[in-house]
Amino acid sequence: MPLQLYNTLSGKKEIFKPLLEDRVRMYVCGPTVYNRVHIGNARPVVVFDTLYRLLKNRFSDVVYARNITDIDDKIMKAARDNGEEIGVLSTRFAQAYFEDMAALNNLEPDVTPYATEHLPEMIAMIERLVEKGHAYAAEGHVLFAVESMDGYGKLSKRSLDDMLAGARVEVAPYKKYAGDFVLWKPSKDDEPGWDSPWGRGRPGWHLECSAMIKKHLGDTIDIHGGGRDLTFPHHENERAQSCCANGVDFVRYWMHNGYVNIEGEKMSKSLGNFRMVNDLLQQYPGEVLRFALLSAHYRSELNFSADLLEQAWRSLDSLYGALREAQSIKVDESNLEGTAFMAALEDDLNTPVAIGELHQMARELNKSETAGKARWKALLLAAGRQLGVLQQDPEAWFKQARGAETISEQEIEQLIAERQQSKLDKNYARADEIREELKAKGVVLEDSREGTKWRRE
RNA sequence: GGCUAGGUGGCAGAGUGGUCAUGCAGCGGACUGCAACUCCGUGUACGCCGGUUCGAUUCCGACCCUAGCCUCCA
Repeated sequence: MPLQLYNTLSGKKEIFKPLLEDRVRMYVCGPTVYNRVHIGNARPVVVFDTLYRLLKNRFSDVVYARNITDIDDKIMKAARDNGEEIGVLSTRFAQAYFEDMAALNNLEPDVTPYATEHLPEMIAMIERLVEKGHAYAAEGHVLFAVESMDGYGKLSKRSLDDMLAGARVEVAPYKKYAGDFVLWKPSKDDEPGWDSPWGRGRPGWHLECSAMIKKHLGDTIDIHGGGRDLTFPHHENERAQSCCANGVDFVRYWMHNGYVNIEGEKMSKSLGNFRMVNDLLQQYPGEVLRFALLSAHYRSELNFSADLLEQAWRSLDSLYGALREAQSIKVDESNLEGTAFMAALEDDLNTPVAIGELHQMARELNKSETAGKARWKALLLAAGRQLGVLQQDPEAWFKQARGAETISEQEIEQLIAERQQSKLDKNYARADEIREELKAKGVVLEDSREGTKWRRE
């Protein structure tokens, strides 16, 4: 099956074919590191991590880059509010970001470029744009002249007229045209800045991605991803800068994920309705958060709720349950080629259908005899790896604490031993009492031929 | 105001011109000392109104509603 991806630029699914055979270059917009990230920030990371896993499976040379924006007015403000050095603050939150993303089972990208380490490249790109007549300097700023580019607005599917008709923002006096955007802006003495041909200043937001993509991945890349809200202005402007500076096609497949909503509304820092990944991790395993994020198609909105997380947790329990029953079965590497599971992922990363297939595999695993079990277990594990889930030891999965732990593993084992003896003595009243006692403490017992298993719930 | 996406059963969430999504929850059954796990079976659905069609949740048109973007944003 060929891999198909929905391209925001064309507005339809297309068969994915890299620019060069067997070689894929992918870039995803990373965070601005001025506070902890929320679950909405985590969605593109999980989505494109899943795509990265799929690409690595099919192509031998894949390079995935995800940046860290470590210079920005919001960072400057946060540092000022804290009375802290900008570099100290951004390093701290970058580190926190790496930890949160690792907790969600995301692989590390191949390249993690930092904006502040690419000032020469950004300045060079601005110079190139000025030379070619796509940018102009005015009052210490350098602006991109959007009218100089044919097809500006094509990615976000809007015309300059439409945008300006509905504009809600005052136009800065130094702009020649209301839609022009900043490539470089001057810094005051107490603000961070770099020397440039236009005086001491700092780069506009969109520039870093253009410059870092060019340096690390080349003039034309295969995939550029991010949240839907980045389509305009960020990606439209990146595209304008790169196409005009480099004179070649910039991105072959643009991909954008939908929002994470809270009670039907977009989760955002300005609405104050966000859920921090780190806070959620105190209550739920990272794998549950990841599974919940993958339970909707990446282009749809995802309504985030306690109920969604509970359902994700139960689903994982059921899948891990099948693996636990098959724990003694030895398996080899399995090839997922040609399975319905792969077909789902190859169809524009249809993870909800892929998860459905996971359940089918688990059912087959539960039902089959020993010979068949090895095959289904191998498939289920391979499919789980593809999605970044189901790689833990099943026993450990069921014994992990869920919320506040009220009884230790040792105490549980002791009571199970006592109950075993009661059963042998035909003292079923005491056996049931122990079952109830443990249940009250969130521990469920499961008797089987191999003895009594337990899990927390 | 301009532009863009959507509206599927109790909940989550795919998909399709005509028998099945799937999961959670519910109900019935098998298994069990009792349970749990597992397995089998099962109900409720496609915003509204027209049109095309032998047949529309699916295609077309109008309407209603929701969300998002319009230079902070994943």
